[in-house]
Amino acid sequence: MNQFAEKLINWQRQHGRHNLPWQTSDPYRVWLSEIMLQQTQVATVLEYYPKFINRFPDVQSLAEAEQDAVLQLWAGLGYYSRARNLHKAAQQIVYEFGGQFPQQRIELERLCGVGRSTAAAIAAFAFRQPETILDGNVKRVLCRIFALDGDTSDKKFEAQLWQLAESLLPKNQNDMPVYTQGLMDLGATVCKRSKPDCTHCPMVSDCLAWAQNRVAELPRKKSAVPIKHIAFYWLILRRDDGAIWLQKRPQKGIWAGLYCVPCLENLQEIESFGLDDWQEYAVLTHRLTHRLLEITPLLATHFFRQPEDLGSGVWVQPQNWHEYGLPKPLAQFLPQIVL
DNA sequence: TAGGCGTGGGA
DNA sequence: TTCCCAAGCCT
Repeated sequence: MNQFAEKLINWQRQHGRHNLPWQTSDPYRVWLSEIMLQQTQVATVLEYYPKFINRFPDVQSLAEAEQDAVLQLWAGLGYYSRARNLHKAAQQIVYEFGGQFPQQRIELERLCGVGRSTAAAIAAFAFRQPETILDGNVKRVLCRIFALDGDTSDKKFEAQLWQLAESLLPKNQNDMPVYTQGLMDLGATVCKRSKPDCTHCPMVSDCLAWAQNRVAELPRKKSAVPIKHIAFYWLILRRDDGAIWLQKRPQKGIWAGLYCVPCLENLQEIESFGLDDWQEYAVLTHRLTHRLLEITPLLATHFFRQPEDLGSGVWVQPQNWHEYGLPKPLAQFLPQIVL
């Protein structure tokens, strides 16, 4: 067996993580965890994963669910296309694959929201297939050990990393789960982006970045993308009984599929709601990865035209807000305007 | 193919 | 405060 895999496997057994709730060979649980963990930290996922498993314990129950029920459990976790694709993929498994997860990576990639790395993780953890993952952790580990200074967002360089990662796989397929977990654990707990703990790294004697004193500069940073500012209004319509008017957002764009108050790009649009008065709140900012939302909440309590006439939506009482998947900043703001 | 897509945490 | 980015994928 190659030395890299052997060292990593031994290190994982002694020093890796072994108590994460998704460490199982059940493909459903592995799949769900991999989707939740995309661009999301373990500590955050630990808050959502048990609730999701409790409500949808298997792929059948998820396939039969309403999209709103799935998004409700996902609300606050971000990247909501993951939830919509998760729901679609559950239906693919039940109705196209006869309720059984495919075992080959290439087949798993047919599932909505499952790319090569996620497919490889499922194939490795659940079916011991000799497939490598290549997530942010693995890219960082490889760039350091082999002192590679390419741009990890560059497709050609990424292709080289895939090839390198494949060449490092253990020969014994039974080692695939512990090896794959070791890759993730090493990147997450030792070979971290900042303040890597090289003195406790099982690979330090092989690490070219360490030998060249270049650990801090690898992997190379990609050029920063300028952040766009987006300004809009939230029109909060509150009925005399305290209910708020919520609309399901379109299936594309920010907060797709979630429930939200009407968003207006300018104050002229407010005329269509037939308002004669409203209260304006201070601008609240909400930062996304590549956008800065500048939201001005408007509260209206007297309106002579019913919003039902302007589009579909639902009146929701404050005690029932939690039953709807709301964007995080809205869920945080709404309590301020409770009667 | 490069930009779109959330939220939270660390420095 | 401000910036970067974390178990990526889709179009």
